Parts: sequence; C-alpha cells; structure tokens
Amino acid sequence: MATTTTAPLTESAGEVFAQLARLNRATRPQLAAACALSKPTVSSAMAELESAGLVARDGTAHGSTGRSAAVYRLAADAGYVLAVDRGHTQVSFRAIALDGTVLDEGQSTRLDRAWSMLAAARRRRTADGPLRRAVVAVSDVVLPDPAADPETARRVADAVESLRLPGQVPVAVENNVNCAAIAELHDGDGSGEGPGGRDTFVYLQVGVGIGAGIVIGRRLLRGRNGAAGEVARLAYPWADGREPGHEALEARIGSPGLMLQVSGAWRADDGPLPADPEAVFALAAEGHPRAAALVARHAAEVGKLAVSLTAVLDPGLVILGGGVGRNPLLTAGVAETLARLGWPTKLEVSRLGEHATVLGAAHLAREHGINAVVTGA
Amino acid sequence: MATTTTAPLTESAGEVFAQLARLNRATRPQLAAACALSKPTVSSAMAELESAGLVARDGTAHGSTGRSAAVYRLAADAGYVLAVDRGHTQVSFRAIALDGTVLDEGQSTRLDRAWSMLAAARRRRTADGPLRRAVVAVSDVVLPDPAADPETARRVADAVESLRLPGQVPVAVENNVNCAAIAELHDGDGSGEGPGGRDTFVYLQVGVGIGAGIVIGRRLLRGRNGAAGEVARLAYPWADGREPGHEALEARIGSPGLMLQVSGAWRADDGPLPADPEAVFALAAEGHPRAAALVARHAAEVGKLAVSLTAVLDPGLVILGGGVGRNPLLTAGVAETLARLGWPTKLEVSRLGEHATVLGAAHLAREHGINAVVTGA
DNA sequence: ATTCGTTAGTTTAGTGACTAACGAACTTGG
DNA sequence: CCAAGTTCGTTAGTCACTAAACTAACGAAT
Repeated sequence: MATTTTAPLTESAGEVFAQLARLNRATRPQLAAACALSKPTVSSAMAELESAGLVARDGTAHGSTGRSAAVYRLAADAGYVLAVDRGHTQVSFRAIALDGTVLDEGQSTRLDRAWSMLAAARRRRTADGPLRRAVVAVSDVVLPDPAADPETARRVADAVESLRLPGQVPVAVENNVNCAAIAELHDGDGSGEGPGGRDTFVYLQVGVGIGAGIVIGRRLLRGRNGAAGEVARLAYPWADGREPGHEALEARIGSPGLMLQVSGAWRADDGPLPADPEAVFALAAEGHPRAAALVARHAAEVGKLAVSLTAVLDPGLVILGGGVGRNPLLTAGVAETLARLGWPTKLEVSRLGEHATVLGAAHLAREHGINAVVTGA
Repeated sequence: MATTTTAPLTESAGEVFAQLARLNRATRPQLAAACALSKPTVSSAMAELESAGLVARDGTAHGSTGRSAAVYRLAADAGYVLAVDRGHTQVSFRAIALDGTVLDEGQSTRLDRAWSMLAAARRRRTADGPLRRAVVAVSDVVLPDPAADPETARRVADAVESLRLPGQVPVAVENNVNCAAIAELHDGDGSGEGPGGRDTFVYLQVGVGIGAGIVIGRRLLRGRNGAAGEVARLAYPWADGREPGHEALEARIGSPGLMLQVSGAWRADDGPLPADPEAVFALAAEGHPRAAALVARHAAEVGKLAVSLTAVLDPGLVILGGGVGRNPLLTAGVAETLARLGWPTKLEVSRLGEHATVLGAAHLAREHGINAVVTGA
C-alpha cells in the first residue's frame, strides 16, 4: 500500500523510482543502466521499493538469448497527480499516474461544469493511491516564489480554492506558455532524439496573445519576475521618431491585431470581411489575393519576432504554436524572414495543438509528484 | 614538483584543489566547509595533493581561541595560464597562477610588439610550473564546437600560431563580450553577495559595436551558433512599413551610429562638430543643449535595447559596459526607459572598464587550467 | 537431449566518504 | 603556572556503493 507520507527513500532507491516512473516499465538491468548504478545497488533499491509498496512486478521480458528478466512498474496505488489548464475560453484537466498513465481527462467551456467534472474525476480515483500534487496553468505571469508577491499568492489560493482539494495537497501555479514549452520538451516531435536534439529551444506562441517559453539545456527559464519569454514587451514600434508602446507588439501580432490589419486593408471588392483569423487563412488558402497578402505580411511580422528571439538567445530551434502560429500558411514566411535576418535556426510547427498546455502542466505535476515520493514529503 | 600530466586525482581531492585555488589561502576546516566534505576526507585529500606536489603549507592561522590551523596554498609550481584580449585597436594579455595571482601583464596597440611582450613574459615564467591553458578573446562569434566550423577552426589555429605556444598547450577562443560578462560574474561589484545577487544577468556592451553577454544561473549562455547575445541582429527598425536591415541596430546604437546622429543634428551655432562620443558627452556634461538632447535620445535607444533584452530574458539585472555604455550621462535615461517599458530590473554600470575582457578570459583560462589538473589531463 | 553462449541476479570483498569520539594544541582567566 | 574551554586533526567504526566472481535461467546449436 502506498502511503501519503513515508520515511524518505535512500538516494539510490529514489533515483530508481524516478527512472521507473519515467520509463513506465523496465527491467533491473535497464534501471541500472539508466541510473548509472550497479546491479547490487538496484537490487537493494528494488527490495526497498517493493517493501514500501511503491513498485510491483509486471511480467517477464524474454530477450533473443539469455535468462529472462523480471519487469517492474509502479504500484497501481503509488499515487497520481492533477493538471488543470485554466484558459480564458475553456478549462481542461488531466489526471495521470506517476508513470504517466492517463487516468482521466476532460474539458469544458463552462467553468462550473469543468469544476464538477473535475470533482467527479477525483471521486473516481479511489484505487490509484493519494493525490500527490496539482499544477494549474494560468495565462498570467507567475512569480518564481509565490509567497513573495501577494498577487501571485492570491492566485494560488484561488486555484486551490476552486479545485476544492482535500487538506494539504500542494498546488503549483505555472504560466500556460511555459507549460506548453515543457510539453514540447518531453512530448514534442523529436524529443527522443540524441544530445542537442531538443535540449534548447524557444516555443513561440501566437494566438490571442503572444508569448514564448524558453528552454535552455532541458530547463525552463523563468526569469527574476517570472516574466522570461513575455515578448509582448519587446520594444515595438522601434524606429527613429517612434515611441514604443506598452505591450504594443502583442496588439500588433496577436489575433486581434491581425484582424485590425485585415479590416483596415479590406476593400469593397474583396467580398465580406472575414470574422476571425481562421477565415482569413481559409481565404488565403483559396488564393484570395488580399487575404494572401495580409497573411504574408503577418508571417513577416512573426518572423521578425522570431529573429529578435534568436538575436538574443540563438537557441537553434524555434517551435511555433498557438492558434495563429500553428497555421501552415504562416510557416514559409516566418522561415524566410528568420533565414534572412537571424542566425541559422530550425523552424518547426508544434504538433501538440491545444493540448500542449495541459500536457506540460501534467508533466510538471508528475515531476513534482515523483519528487514528493522520493523525498518522502 | 608539479608535473604536466599526472594520474587523475580522486574526486574529493580534485574538489579540494579547485576550492583551494579559488580561495587562494585556506585552512582545512575552511576547505571542509567550502567543499561540504568531512574533516577526515579533507585530510586524506590534502595528503594526496601534497604528495603530488600540487599544494604546500603556507603558515599557520591563529584564531581567537583554540588550536591553530595549518594554512595551505597551491604549490608555487602548480602551473599558470594565459589570457589574451585580441582587440581591434590593441592587444592585452595576462598571465596568472591557478590561484589567481597575477604573474605578468601587458598591452600594446602595436600587434608585433604585443606578441614579443607576450613571448618575453612566457620566458620569465620558469618557476611557475607548466603553462596549462590559454584563452584568446576575439570580437567574432565563436562556435561552441570549433572543430565543426572551418572558419572558427582557422581562427583557433591562427591564435595558437600567433601565440607561438609550445607543443600541446590547449588554446580556447572565446567571444570578448562573453569574457567581459564572465568577469562581471566573478570580479564585478556585488559578485560576493548571497543567492540571486549576481547569478543571472545580462552584460550589455555599447561601444563601437554592440553585444550582450548572458549569464543564467552563473553559467554563460553561448547559443547554438555561439551567437547568443549578438543583439546586433535584433529586428530594427521594426514598425509598419519599415524593413529591418541586417545588423541595422548596431549601425544605429554603436558609436559610429551615435556620431552619425550627431553630425546630422548639428547646427552652425552649436559650435565645432565633436569628433568622437567622448567629446559629445563632455559637451553634454557642460550643459550644451544640442549635445544633451542627443545624449538623452541615445540613452533612450540603449534603453529600448535593454527593454528588449528584459522582455526575452527577465534577468533582473542589466550591467552596462563598453566605452559608450559606461558613460554616467547615459545611465539615468536608460534606467528611465527600462523602468517605463520593461520588467522590474536593476541597472548597474560596469566598474571593470576596459580590463573586463582580459579579466574574464583569465578567469576562463584559470577554470580550464584547474580542470586540467583535476582531471589529470 | 545435451552442451554452449548469453543474460539475470546474488555473493563477496574492497573503496571512499561519513559520523563520532578522542588526543593535541592553543588562548584565556584565575 | 595551571585549569578550563575551544578548535584542529586523527583514529575507529559504519554505511553505501562498486567491481568481480559466481550461480541461475534461458535460447540455440549440435
């Protein structure tokens, strides 16, 4: 049986547990290799973990030759974590076990309905052990140390309140773009690749707002005020005789800014004014000249944003996300501007879609949860 | 006697050696605390290091009470390293022991003279043990892996060639702004302060060219192409209907750009046209209205650059350096723009002056040298 | 069916580092 | 000058981990 609070594990046992959680299913030799531990150490770690009820046998692995190895996985009741993406238009959530198995998920555009779905999901989790941690993704800037700032502290308290979690389950609040970047790090296209493959990159989200998640050496950069990647504050416009506005770049590149450009440039013989970015992109795809020109111009603007990011960070990889940013019609134009003005940089489009944020939040929650088990908290 | 190549030290001995090099002089209890090792472990490490001829007794420390402790320092012949700042207008160099003691330094605007001074300095270093490493600071972008790029490889080969170093002394090439940032990290104003004091910051150099050195968590960010902080490529000008130029920002903010603005705005009754930025700043300090206005405008431009950096990185601290950037008349204007448009960020002015680059290169060389001893390479 | 090569997991002996405890050396106060 | 208190450095014992050797189990070839 997995307990809520246990004596802390020995260091090697904790490492083995964390690796087993990441690998989902693994044999002892695999764990030994993954943790850089010897066979005897893994052996004693497994004994410790099994007696603590944290791991369990899960069949046998037969290789092409040699003795067959025992396969282990986390115990079914080792606990689970909760991730919530509290977006502007909808709330989605995900409950996963510490090994990443999806236990429940849901989403709703109605806030109260989302909360009751969440409560129902929590009630269903009786055989999965204790709820270890929860992470809530929000669209605001989150300070690294919530206690230092009353504003953030209030937001955390709100989140805990609305989740109606029992007792002392720790809740962390994280920026939604940062969460999406974490998701790209772990679940993205080439996340399984070798060194340098996806260790360092910028996830650039272009939707209603704009924002970037910066990952350097597999670590998320948060910044002193939690505002790293808040590119809305890049100096814009920036030219002789112009004064930059406060978050003027977001007003230009976010989807309201795009629609402002569209309505300003639209002429009578262009047909009915498109209502949203999707409509503009649809027209451009059909070959509508005005729409195509507007899309190309917008792509160049997004490209300049990517150029500015590479000028500062030179990450080698930029991943485009968000409702507008993910549109394939934008990609070529962004890539062209980036190649012309920036440093050699790969450009990719996120394939995680709208789920990226909740996926990343789930990843963070899982790492917190694993850490809680390992440290015995 | 310190040998050029030795068997690698044990991990704890290596740690103790590195700490002793950093502390210059230290007692065993100090080393135990600094390395988070126990007294017996430090004891055996010292025995190992003393028998290897890497450290030596250096007197006794008498406290206010209790037994007096033996003081140790690095052996005089533990080796030394070389740092060279190969600037556009002058070359300066510095030879330091692994504990940071300055053994020799010099500079010259004449290239051949600098090289002969360097050779003479090398000949003087007979009692200081082997030359362990050399670092050359250059103004170009340096790729992380020089071997991958023929251009950088050639530059490294050039540097080695011109230094006329014996045999197999490894030479590293590093960007000069990055070196200056490293110097700010270690030798700057508040480098001794507590956590967060100076762990993460941006060193912004404004001189003939512009560039930034980015330090995150006491580590220098180099970037995929070695171009992190090469802010010359920020999108500029950036406004509707304007096309950004290639490194146009450097042409605007670098000292030639400033002088272009000055000569463009200067009127007949403003007196003789100032010849260089120093002259402009001198006039502004005397209350010359045109010069003061031009300085204020330039400060605002530098401020926008700082704003863009904080919008991406939110480092919490920006340090101004370079011939133009260090000028005190600029500071208030930069701070005002930063406060108005950016995230809460401390602004400081570098106090290391023109020495910053060679200081930082020396620091890098020293760390390479210490590492070489520890790993036995 | 037996043997061989390979892989799993355990036993054993040894290393490196820690804690605890102790003697040595030093300062200060009577 | 001696006792008390404090700090240094060593000795002794313990703990966690490793490497190497060994036993166990399995597939394939003879």
